[in-house]
Amino acid sequence: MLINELSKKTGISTHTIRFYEKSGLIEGKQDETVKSNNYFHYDDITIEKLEFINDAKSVGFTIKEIGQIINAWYNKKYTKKQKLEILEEKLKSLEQKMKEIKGMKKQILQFKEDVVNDKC
Amino acid sequence: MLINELSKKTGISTHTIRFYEKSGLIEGKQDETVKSNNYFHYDDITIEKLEFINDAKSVGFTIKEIGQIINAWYNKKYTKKQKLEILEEKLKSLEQKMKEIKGMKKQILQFKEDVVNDKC
DNA sequence: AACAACATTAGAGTATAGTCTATAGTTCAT
DNA sequence: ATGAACTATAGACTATACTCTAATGTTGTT
Repeated sequence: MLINELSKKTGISTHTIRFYEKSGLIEGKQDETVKSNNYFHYDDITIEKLEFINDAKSVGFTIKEIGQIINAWYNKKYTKKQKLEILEEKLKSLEQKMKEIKGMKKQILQFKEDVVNDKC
Repeated sequence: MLINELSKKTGISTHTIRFYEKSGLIEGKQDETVKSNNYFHYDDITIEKLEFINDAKSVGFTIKEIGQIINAWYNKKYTKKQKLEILEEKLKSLEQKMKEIKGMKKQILQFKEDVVNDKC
């Protein structure tokens, strides 16, 4: 599919898709047999990747980190060991985020209690 | 204490402290009786606030959101009801973040399994 | 008095992650 | 064959959250 269809299927603007492509998160292919244009073609895996990018952004991963994860999965440029290292590292960072959120929850619950008890 | 001491006690640069002050997260007081300078003085609550800001940034809250939380606690410009609404809203957003992180964990665990089983 | 080390303000610069504009060429339905 | 709708590239612009520089004034020690 071309970029417009990809955009419609994912809800991500063509501008942003191109930005992600420049950033190395996704990759379209140009049809070598067609010489009249240099349009990029995208497959269904790219839809998966874009959906993953949205999820990963939500949890606070940067574009760089998301690139690492995507390439640890969809790419052949890492060894099996390297891939597992990257994914393990990201899992650890998720555990860390989890802890921080739990701590923050406690703090805000304490704030709430203070407000209820007119302690502030 | 003056800004330099505050900076040393929190590990946050004076520049960033001033940026937070401009953003409405903290507030120093100028000593009216001293006319020779306009130095700002900070209390221990400000240290608490700055530590909270660091925690809140880690979980992905924006400066604006952090300002809301801080003012829902330390400030008198909201009613009790408004304060509780703000804090409740932030708790909900933390629950949401938690869900997203759990989902991401599952996805990455799946990636890991795929790598282990040579499915990519 | 001189000097380092502090204080203030205003504003410029940086990184991240988009978002938009301009230009130019291509495809497709009528 | 013409116009709407698409495509690519380069680069300008925006928002957020800092981070730094410059200019200027103050405090405290020697």
